[in-house]
Amino acid sequence: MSQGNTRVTTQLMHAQACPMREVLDRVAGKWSVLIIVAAAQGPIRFTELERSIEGISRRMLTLTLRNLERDGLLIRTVFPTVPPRVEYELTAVARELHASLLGLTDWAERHRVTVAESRAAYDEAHGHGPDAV
Amino acid sequence: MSQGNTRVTTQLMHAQACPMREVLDRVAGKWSVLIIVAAAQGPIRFTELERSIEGISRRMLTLTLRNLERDGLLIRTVFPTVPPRVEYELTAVARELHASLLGLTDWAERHRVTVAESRAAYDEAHGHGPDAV
DNA sequence: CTGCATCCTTCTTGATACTG
DNA sequence: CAGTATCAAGAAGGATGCAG
Repeated sequence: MSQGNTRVTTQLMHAQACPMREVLDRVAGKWSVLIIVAAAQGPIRFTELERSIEGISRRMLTLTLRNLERDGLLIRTVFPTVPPRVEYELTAVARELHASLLGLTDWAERHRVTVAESRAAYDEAHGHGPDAV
Repeated sequence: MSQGNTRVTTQLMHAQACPMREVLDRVAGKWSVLIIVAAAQGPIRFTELERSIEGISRRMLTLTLRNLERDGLLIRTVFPTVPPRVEYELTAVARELHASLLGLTDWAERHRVTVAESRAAYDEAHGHGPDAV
């Protein structure tokens, strides 16, 4: 039977899938990764983040920032000036994460067109509008 | 670093953030990435996926599979046997993605403990719960 | 400037049951 | 086995207003 290696590959799967869940659970929302990318060039202020990340609401920025800080990915520094000034900076761990993320942006740039065409072809083959039926 | 380079870093940010959005939009849900990992070792059947991915519902498996196929990340092969047999296989593009993903699982394994401790420390510093004690 | 609290809407997901 | 359809629940996210 060809099922002999099923058990082996299943274990391989879990070995990769479980740490992957960790990453996903931690960086799940739409914003976490974007914030990490935005903060990768150096310390950045709250308002700068708000402007950099198109479409984020103040609420989500705050929440996501807190989560990242809590996970030890971001360092929050408050300057006791007036008006208040707060800077966010990636930790060493987060910078490593960012380095890995670079591989993904790389992939995206290489295949952006490919994927878009695939999507179009698929829609073509299955009828332009799913709602046209 | 004065404010003079703010414009430059902002552009760097967008250069990375936008392709990143592509990735995120495509692989957003909890399941897409897990499926890619599960299919990385070779063609895999519907039911095998269902068993491999702890907690996924049949519905979400189907939906996510369709999206991945639509994006040209998965190839769906139907064997006209009875009972039906369908296999899913990663495309070349998806295998490249999986390679990049490996960098993330790597990061997760290296820092799993670090992050967990950070989380605990944070909770400690901010009181276990707003109303807990 | 930075950030929290509240309310409300939308999207995602899960449970379940049925079909080829 | 592989998939579809429907319904309901919950989480994620957005808008707004107020505060240190």
